[in-house]
Amino acid sequence: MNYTEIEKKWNKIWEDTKLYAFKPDEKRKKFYLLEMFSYPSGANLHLGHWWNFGLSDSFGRFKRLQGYNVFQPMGFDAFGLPAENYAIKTGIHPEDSTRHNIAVMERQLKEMGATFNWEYELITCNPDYYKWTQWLFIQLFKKGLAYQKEAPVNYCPSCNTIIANEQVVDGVCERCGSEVVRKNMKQWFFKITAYADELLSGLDKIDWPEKTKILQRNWIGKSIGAEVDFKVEGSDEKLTVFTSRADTLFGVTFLVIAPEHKLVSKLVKDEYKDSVAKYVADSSKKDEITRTSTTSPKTGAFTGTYVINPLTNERVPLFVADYVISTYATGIVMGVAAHDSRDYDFAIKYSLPIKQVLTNKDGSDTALPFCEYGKLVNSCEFDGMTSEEAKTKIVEKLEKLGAGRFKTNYKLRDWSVARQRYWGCPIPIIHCEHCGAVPVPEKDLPVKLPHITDYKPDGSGPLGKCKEYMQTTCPKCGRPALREPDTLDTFVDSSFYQLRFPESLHNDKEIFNREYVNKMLPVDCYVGGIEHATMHLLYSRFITKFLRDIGCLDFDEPFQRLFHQGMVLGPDGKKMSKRNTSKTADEYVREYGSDALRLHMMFSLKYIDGGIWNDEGLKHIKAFMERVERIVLKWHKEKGNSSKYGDEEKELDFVLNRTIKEVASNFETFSFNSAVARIMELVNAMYKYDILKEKNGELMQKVVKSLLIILSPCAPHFTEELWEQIGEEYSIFNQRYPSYDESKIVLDSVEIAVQVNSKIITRMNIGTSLSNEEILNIVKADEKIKSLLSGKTIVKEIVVPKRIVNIIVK
RNA sequence: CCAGGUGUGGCGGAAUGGCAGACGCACAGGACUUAAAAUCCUGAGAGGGCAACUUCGUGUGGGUUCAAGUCCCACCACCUGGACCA
Repeated sequence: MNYTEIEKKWNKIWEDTKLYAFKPDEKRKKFYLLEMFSYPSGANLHLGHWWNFGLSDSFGRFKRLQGYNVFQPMGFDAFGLPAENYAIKTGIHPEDSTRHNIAVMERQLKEMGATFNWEYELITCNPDYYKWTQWLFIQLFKKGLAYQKEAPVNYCPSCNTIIANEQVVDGVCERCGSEVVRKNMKQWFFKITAYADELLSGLDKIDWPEKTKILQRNWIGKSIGAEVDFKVEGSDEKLTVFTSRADTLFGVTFLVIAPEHKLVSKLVKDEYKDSVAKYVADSSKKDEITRTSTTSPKTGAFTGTYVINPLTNERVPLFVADYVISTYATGIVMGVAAHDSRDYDFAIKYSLPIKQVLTNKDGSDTALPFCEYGKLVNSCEFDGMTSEEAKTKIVEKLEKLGAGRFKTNYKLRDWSVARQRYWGCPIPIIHCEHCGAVPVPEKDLPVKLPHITDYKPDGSGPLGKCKEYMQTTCPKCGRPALREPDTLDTFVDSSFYQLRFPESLHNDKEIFNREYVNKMLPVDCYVGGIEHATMHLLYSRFITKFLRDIGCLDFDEPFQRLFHQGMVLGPDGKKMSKRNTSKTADEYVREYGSDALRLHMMFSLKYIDGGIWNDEGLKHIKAFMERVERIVLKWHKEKGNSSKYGDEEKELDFVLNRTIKEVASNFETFSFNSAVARIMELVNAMYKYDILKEKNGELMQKVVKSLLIILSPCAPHFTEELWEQIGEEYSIFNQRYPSYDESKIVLDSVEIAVQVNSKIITRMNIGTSLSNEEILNIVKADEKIKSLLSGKTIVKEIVVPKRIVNIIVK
């Protein structure tokens, strides 16, 4: 069989007959399978793409065989910095390079022969798509969830743009590697924090890897605690701290305020002004150069101010220190040197008192600093309480005094969505001197991205220089006004694409039809890398919940089930790149065929873990395919009508039924390597059976057909061709995954291990229908066992049917 | 530093707490062949023994259990995130 030729042949036939076209009105149960949006990078399809798309296509084919109406759309996340950076370098307009790259990737993906529903293709830089991105922005704006605020942002001086926290890696820009600096700018934000609690609790009802859920939980960072107000001595001002350890309130010996905190200048006493100012300046510089690390020594400066502990009325000093950050909670912290290691370090450095208010739960002494929960001491009426009790009781007392309250904080910050770049979705806002920020009326959407040629970034957004774009009139008052020059983070584009997909071509009236989106969503199986755990996957969940709240849809979570593929690595254990890859995917396809490439990937590595790419097995997987071809064609040639059913047939039937069962369950958990292994076993059993001996009848026909069907998701062209060659009707992908007969998998007898005192003594064939008691009787009758039992007392007898018998004697 | 993950033959990798190493590769042997390749079949964790057999074996050390690769605790190595979140 010439693999290259049959692949061409079937790709064409499949396309001509629209075999995989999605028919929405069918009665079959839908299965929405989605591979994470890809960015049109322009490079040739590499092995990583095959790994991602090829194997999830196999999964889709499997679900299709199971009778599902599989919806597996494809599209491109086409806006974004790389195209723009490329344009700045080469002068090729982002629009042109993006269109070109999409065309290249489309062609190659189609050559894979995958079952993607291209007829629903989405491209985020098309106005008929970003119209809805803008519409979404306006809905968020109307609900107060899209807002502007002056905020310290991560600014990349090389890309000349603000970047999200998530895109800062080790203090440098994820894309270009330049040092990121902190800068205050007026920014657009989405209020994702409004959904913090629900984003947290929603995790319990989705079938995602625990690992990913933990990442999201930590990122959201819910902390239940309290706020406590400290009066400033000699002033009406009070300082509010957030603490999760109200039980240590009696141990407070100082207060710390973040250097960037608004109140700092107001709080510093004259004689300390210079030293504090110097400290603040130093630490802001430090922020720009290196990120603070947990191991760096604590530094700070005294403000000269004292504050009053509301419970003890003690007077404690107020320090400025950069181990406290201004953006979390209140930006002010109470220093409990005895029970917090950071406060302890700080107290030691500045010779501050250390006051112990907790002991071990048994009342014994503790080491300093003791940061766990314990029992209260030196805390007046709270002495003797456990930390857990005191955390409630102390805050209740503070509430009575009007000096504190229960409070929950989150690490999650609002999502910064504005980018000072050209190649993105324009923000549909008009700034009017009289009316402020006014959303573009929905009937005027989309606000089209103008085709400009000067898109070099200068920090203010290239669109700002385009007068025709910027100058407009206020929709409210009609006076001249300016458009918002920033564009949206591309994660906004991809936060709802999975919702838009089912109607991408058919609905220009609304973002999607409520009834239809409820029917097609959530995505049943979402496949993609774990690197998006705290970005795309969190943003999509937020946007889905928001759309639910404004009545656009009725479910809570966009992705019911999630799988992460591992990464295919180069021989050096690093990410695949041109440097460490000896051959391209195309070359392998030419040499071995796409089915062999796909099958090899499935078999040689675990999909969930990935690993180092090794092409050695390719020729062996090809040999396996030829082995399949030989036995199938041999059977076809010698086809007979024997209905013999003896022991040999029974054994073959056993393997067949077991294979059908196991392969299905392996597919379900993305254990493709095991699925292929089981299929190999079936082929081995077919060879062992030796079809030439006048035994070539009904059973073999069933075996051959089943084999081809269960192999078809892994080697689609190859099996379709063999299906045709044995005279079956087109197409194998319209067949049903074979059903299995559980009774065929149950053997009459099975070898079990017999242990005495947990040590294997012998193995025996035992009937599977026998009761535990009968099994024990047979086992005890065995000579070896009998001799070991004689003269001993049986303490315990364990029988695990079909596996093991263990007799414990004394 | 913190959190999470991973650790099984020469290699990729299998094992709902129940006979560790399925399946495949590499390896050895046999059949076929003048021969080789391909193909088909057989063997194989390591050590010891002519052999029946036996000892040791899932990163290390403990623990729970009749029984642990699997569960618990501590440690080591590697990978991935997060960085003082009060």
